[in-house]
Amino acid sequence: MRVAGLRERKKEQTRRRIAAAALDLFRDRGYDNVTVSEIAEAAEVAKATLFTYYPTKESLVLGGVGDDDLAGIVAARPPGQSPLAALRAHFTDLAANPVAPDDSDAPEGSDALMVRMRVILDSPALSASANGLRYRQRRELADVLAREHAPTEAALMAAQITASLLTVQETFFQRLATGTTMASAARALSADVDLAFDLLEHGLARD
Amino acid sequence: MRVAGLRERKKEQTRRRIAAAALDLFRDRGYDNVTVSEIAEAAEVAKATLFTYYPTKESLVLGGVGDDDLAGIVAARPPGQSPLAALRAHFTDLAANPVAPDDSDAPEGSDALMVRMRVILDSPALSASANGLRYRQRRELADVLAREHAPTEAALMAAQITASLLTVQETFFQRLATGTTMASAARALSADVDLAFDLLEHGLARD
DNA sequence: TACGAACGCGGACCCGGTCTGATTTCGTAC
DNA sequence: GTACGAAATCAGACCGGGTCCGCGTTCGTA
Repeated sequence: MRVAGLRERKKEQTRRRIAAAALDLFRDRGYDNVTVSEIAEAAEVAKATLFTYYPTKESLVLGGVGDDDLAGIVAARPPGQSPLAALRAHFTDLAANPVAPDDSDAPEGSDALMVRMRVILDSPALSASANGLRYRQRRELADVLAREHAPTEAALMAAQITASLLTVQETFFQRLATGTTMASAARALSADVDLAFDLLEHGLARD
Repeated sequence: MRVAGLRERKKEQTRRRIAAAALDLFRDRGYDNVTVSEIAEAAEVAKATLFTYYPTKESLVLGGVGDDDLAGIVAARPPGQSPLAALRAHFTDLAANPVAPDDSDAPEGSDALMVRMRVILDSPALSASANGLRYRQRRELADVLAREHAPTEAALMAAQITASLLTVQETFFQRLATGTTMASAARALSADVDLAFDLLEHGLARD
């Protein structure tokens, strides 16, 4: 039968209670001025329990950032299409639709997203490690690209691509965090994606 | 008349003792399996003293990585030269000469450098945070590029450039770590610098 | 209804990093 | 050469993130 399972419902509930408590505290006092123990206390769970739901403090706010499977997209592209074209198509699509990656995780209204962005951008440490999250992604992409390019070239391509996408995402975050409406931020996002891929394809010199 | 100063000689000595102890332990047991207290003990200093010489455990092995002042190079370039050309010139020069940034820090023979590379590449956490070190650099470069480009474009350019340089450096490290001789690694480095800037200038599509 | 598995618990523990206040060691002025 | 101030070092307490462990509790199921 397995409609939902009380057990799993409770887990989901706890997970959200933790995320909500964390976000509240972060918003009010800043990421660095909140301890994990406080979050656990506010969410009414033990610290150890918190860490069974979220592997690190960072993941409480960064959860799901940088989860696109670039390597997969490139590997699965239709024959004849260039890697760059495949990625462009993917992200153009993504930019056209509302923010997908968050549905699995957002307990509150869409302005919870905005709070998260603000928290991230407010803490340099957090921004930097959002950056670091892309590291694995980059390596995977480089591996796939190495199937059709020299290794060093593949590594360079992967680096440029992931760096560009990260920047586009950051720019989008910044717009959201500074209060731009979602609709207009989304429009700007499409333009940014185009710009990013144009630069990637044709180089910085041309203009 | 202040030839060297006993005090400063001792400091330098201590600093090297710490670095050497750390490197030894890292080489033998891996970065993650060595405790800061152990390093301090091996170097015969108090933990607190260690931290007056090196701000973090990471800095013991990453010290001086990513210290090039990209923004400064671009800002100080001769009039009429493009930012990319200025950077290319700088790094072409750098690649032509022996490894400069290490002279201030290398206690042992040049194979200490090799050990460091191996330690870094052996620990994913370290590699990732070497990555993160570039973060500030990127922002600074973006700021100076924004003086002649639209902000988003400047951010994208800076991202691509720093990512490429990081990759070149990583590739160089990898060659050193895998035993390539310094001379031949240096030659490959020059080629990589050229390749990186060619891709940056003309794009990934062209080939 | 009873039992095993999953879940959650508090609390001890580890590690990186900071702080404190006392103690030593050097440079220098007399 | 002695005495004094500054710099370096020290041991150890402390903090926060994160792991581990042994014990209870709660749910699913037979």
